[in-house]
Amino acid sequence: MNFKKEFAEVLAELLNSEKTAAELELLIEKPKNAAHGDLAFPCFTLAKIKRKAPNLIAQELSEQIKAPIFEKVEVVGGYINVFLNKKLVSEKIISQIITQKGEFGTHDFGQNGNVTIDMSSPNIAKPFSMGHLRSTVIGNAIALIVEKCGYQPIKINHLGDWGTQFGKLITAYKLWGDADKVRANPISELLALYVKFHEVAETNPALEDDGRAWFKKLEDGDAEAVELWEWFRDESLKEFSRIYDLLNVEFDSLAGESFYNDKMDRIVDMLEEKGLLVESNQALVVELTEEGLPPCLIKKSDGATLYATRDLAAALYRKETYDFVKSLYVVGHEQSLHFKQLIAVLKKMGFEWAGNMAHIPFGMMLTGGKKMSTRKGKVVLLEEVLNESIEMARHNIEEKNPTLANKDEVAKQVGVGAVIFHDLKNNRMNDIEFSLEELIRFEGETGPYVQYTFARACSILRKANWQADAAVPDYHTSWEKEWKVVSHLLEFPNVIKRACDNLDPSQIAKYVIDLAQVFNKYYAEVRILEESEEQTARLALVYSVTEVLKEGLRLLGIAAPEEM
RNA sequence: GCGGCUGUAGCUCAGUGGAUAGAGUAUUGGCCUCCGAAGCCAAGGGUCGCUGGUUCGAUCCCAGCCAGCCGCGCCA
Repeated sequence: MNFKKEFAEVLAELLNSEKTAAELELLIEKPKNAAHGDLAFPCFTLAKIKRKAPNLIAQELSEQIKAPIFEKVEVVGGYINVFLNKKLVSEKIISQIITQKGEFGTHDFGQNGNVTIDMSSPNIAKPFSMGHLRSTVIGNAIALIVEKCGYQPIKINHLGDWGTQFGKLITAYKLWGDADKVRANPISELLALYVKFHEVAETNPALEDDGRAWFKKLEDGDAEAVELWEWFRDESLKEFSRIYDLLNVEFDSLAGESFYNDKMDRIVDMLEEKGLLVESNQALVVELTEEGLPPCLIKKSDGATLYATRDLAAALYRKETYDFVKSLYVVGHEQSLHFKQLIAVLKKMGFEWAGNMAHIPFGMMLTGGKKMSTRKGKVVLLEEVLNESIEMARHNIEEKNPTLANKDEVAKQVGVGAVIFHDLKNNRMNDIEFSLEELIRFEGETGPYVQYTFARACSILRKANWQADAAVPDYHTSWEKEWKVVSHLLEFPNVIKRACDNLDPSQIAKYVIDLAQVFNKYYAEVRILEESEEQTARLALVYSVTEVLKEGLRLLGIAAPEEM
């Protein structure tokens, strides 16, 4: 149901061969001001070709436009504004939603291609901070959106479970650690050790060397190092899974950095064979001067591997294992250079598929205008924030709906929904200043506002005993009041496509807010449960809104409780 | 220094070359005898960072400046 296309085809016919329907379709726009109509065609570009004033062209064309789908055609200052036949279009779209339900807005252009999504990737032995929330929820939403468009998402939690930081941690543990304390309170105890390491290293740089040495031992399979590492990893995973449960995020793979420990030699050998490896200050690098990039470090002077080495191995492994059509990395924008280098090195190796890899960057979570730093212990724990938000939701429920049956479950859905929505609603690239007050706001452009709108609509359907399989109702009057809601419903499939093309969940978040807003205005204006000849049709509209809101929220990874 | 991102209402942000630049929030004032007030209505609030360029038309594209943040070899 693409009215833009239909309009373009009508115009193309009238214009003979001056412009194709496809060209015209790109020119057609949706007026910002609804009073101007549902679709508009600016005639300015035709003025040159036809050597005529735009408003004259508009006038001439408009008189010839005739199609049952258009209710009215107007000319205003060089624009042809068309108004869709509200009754006809409403009937079509609502019956489509009633039939398709959650499938409404689904696309198949992904053709089942695998899309790997590198996301979340918290560091083992460190607390799950607010900083890691972004990658987790953006990645999860992107997975849901590409799936909706016919791709096969593969969510990979590229756990930060390898690297020099573990050497540092082992050093700190050996110096100051207490096994009982760590057992009792693993993450906070390990974090304290990590912070202390960096404090002491400030004045005693030799400690850094000890850290690097312990990591080298770990990579070489030293029994003591490996035992400690495994212990730290297990404890961390236990904590993380609690948070993923809260967020309702699951992974298809937990292959973290350590997983590639035995797969890096191969990539280093390949680089060697292709003559790309160069020695530089005792380290091994790939020069990227032709690409205008600084060299990519492959091996440290002590022979140990680096982030880039592991990511190269991971990229190759993912291509061989999943044969992806796209490989996405949902990682903060401060790592842009790393991914440029990664892709450049793979291309240099002759892997054309590196062109299908993309870094999906996002802005930072800041405190006091600065990046949060784990090293200095300045972190805000995600779990605490989530619990705070759930607590607030719970408080609101007690106040507004004390008889609600499953308060705990709903409080969790609303509290977590607020946090996720807050993270997804704006352009990814914006930095976010951490503010607990902002995060647990439930009014205005927030997740709970959308959830509330959904719950209210559900309440109407319950009271009316509406059945989704009821016969398609008659539409009597002209549906002027309903039209804004209907025209928003119409947009849903386009919004999903755009969100997928741009890998941008905020498109859906904004859409769902807009739909909730127009519905709430309608709700305030029209008493749906009042007896009227339109009642069945109006209920069908309410039902359509609930289906689209629910599906929109689902695509963001947010639950839609029917009561709250 | 080089590269990237950001700059729109007091604050947080939409705005994918088109008509009078929009929301939320905050402030002020309205709306629950009637479908859920986590809601709705109304008011005030703007040199779209600056300067050029491309275009019939620029907040949007291009260039140059300015400001903030991020990154640029042995962390990830």
